[in-house]
Amino acid sequence: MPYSSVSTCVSFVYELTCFDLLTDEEKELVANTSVTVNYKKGETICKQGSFASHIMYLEKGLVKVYIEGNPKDLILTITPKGNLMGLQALYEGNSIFLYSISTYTESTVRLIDIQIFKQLLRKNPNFAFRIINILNESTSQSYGRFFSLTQKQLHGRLADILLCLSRKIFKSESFDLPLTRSDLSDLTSMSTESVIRIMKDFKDDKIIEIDNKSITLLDIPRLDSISARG
Amino acid sequence: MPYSSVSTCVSFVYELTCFDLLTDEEKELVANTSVTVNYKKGETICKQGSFASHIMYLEKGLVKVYIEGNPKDLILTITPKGNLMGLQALYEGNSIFLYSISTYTESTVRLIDIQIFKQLLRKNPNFAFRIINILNESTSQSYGRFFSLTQKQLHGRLADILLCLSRKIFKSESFDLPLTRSDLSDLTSMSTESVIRIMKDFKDDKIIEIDNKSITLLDIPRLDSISARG
DNA sequence: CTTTTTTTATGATTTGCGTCAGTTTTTAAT
DNA sequence: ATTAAAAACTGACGCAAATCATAAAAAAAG
Repeated sequence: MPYSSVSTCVSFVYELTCFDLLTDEEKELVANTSVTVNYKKGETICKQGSFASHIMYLEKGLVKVYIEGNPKDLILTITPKGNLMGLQALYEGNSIFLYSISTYTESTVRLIDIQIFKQLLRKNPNFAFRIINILNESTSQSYGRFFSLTQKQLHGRLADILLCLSRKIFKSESFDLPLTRSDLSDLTSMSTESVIRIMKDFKDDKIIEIDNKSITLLDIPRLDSISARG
Repeated sequence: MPYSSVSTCVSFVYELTCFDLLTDEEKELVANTSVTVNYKKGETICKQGSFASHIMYLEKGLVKVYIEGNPKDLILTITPKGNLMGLQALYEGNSIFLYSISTYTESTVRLIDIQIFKQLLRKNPNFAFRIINILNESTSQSYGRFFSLTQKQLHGRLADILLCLSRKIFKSESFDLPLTRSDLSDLTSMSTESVIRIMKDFKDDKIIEIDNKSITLLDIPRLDSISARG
C-alpha cells in the first residue's frame, strides 16, 4: 500500500520557506504592501469562486481548506500556522479561488497582493522554483488524501486522519482536538455517527484513549496497520 | 453544485503551451538533449516511486496517470497527446514519481532531462510562471475529480466521466472508446459490474447509445443534470 | 477455422454504511 | 444557577453498491 505513509489531511508543505529567497528589497516590498487580518473561530477567510486578490499566509491559527458541496463539503486540507494558502489561484490572467477557507480556531492571516506576488515570480526565478516545489508538495499530499478517501473504508480513513493529525499538526501522540466529530466526518467523508462508532471501536480496542476533547494514540502500529489495510 | 462544470477525468491543461516561452537557444537545448520513445498499448511509461530522471511530453497517444493501490488503482487523469507529464516530480532535491503512467493506446513520448528542465525554470522566469499555471490548472482538475469521486454516487460519477471524455478528450458527442468497462470502473472508482449496469440504465433511458466500442451521447443536458445531482 | 482468453452481461446475495429517531452529555447563553 | 442549544452517543432500519456465480459474446491466439 504505497500511500499509507503519505500524509492525508494537511498541507504542511510550507515549512519550505519561500520568503528567505527574496532580496531585501523584495522582502520590504512584501512587508510594505501586505496587511494582517484577524479571524474568529468559524469565520470564512476566503470564498470559493470569488476573485482572488491575495495570496494568504497563515501566521496563527488552524484552518480548513475545502470545496463547497451540496449537502457536504469536501475538505482538501487542514492547514496550521506558517503556511501559504491560495497559491492555486496563481494564473496569468485574472484568477478565482478554487476553494473556500475557514477557521477552526482564532487565526491571523497576512494578505499579500497577488499582483505583487506574480511580480516576484517573474522577477525572481529561485522564488518561482520554490513555489513550484511548494505546489508539488501540496499536490503530493492531496493525492494521498484522494487515495485514502476513495480507496479505503471507514476504519482506514479515520486511522489516516488520526495519524496525520498526530504526526503533522500536533506533533504528539496526545493532543486536544479543536474539531468536533462532525468536523472529523467532513474530513473523512463519512457520517458523524460513523465517526463516533469507529472512535468507540478504537477506544474499546485500546488503540486510542478519549477524554472529552483530548485524544491519545495508544497503539500507533495498529493504526498504521489499519491504515494500510484500508 | 459548484464543481459540476469542472472536468473530472483529464489533464488537459497543457494546451497552455510552455515551450514557446523559451528562447531559440533554450529550445535548441531541449531539442538536442531530449529523445522520443514509442510505447505499445498497455505498456508502462513511468513507475510510481521510481527516480524521476525526465519530464515527459506526450506527442502521440492516450495514457492514464494513476496511483497504484491494492486491490485497485486510483486513476488521477487520462492524458491525451500534447501534454506534459511528470511535472509534479519537480523538486529541488532528487525526486520520485508520485504516480505511474501507462498507455491506453500506442503512444510516443518525448523525454526531457529533468536537470535541464530545472535549469530552464531557474533561468527563465516566464517559463517558470507558465509551469506554475500548468500545475495549478492540473490541480484544479484534480480537485474536480476528487470531488466527483468522493461526493457523488455511481450515476453521477459515470455521467461525469462520459461528459469529460466527450468534451475534453474526443471533442465530439460520438466517439470510439479505447477503454474497457474495467478501465471505466477504475476511472470512476466503482466495480466493473456497476459500470455495465449503469451504462445499460443510460442506454435504456436513451441518454446514450452504445454500439460495441462506439458511444454516442444522445442527451447531454440529462447527463449534466445527473452529474449535478450527484 | 478452431480454441483460448478477455470482455460484457445479468441475477442472487451480502454488507458497509448512511439515515432516522431518540437520549444523554457538554457547552454556551441568559 | 438556570435555561437553551449544540455536540456526543446509541440502536434500529434500509439501501446503494460490492461481491459472487455463471453465462454469453467478442477478441486474440493458435
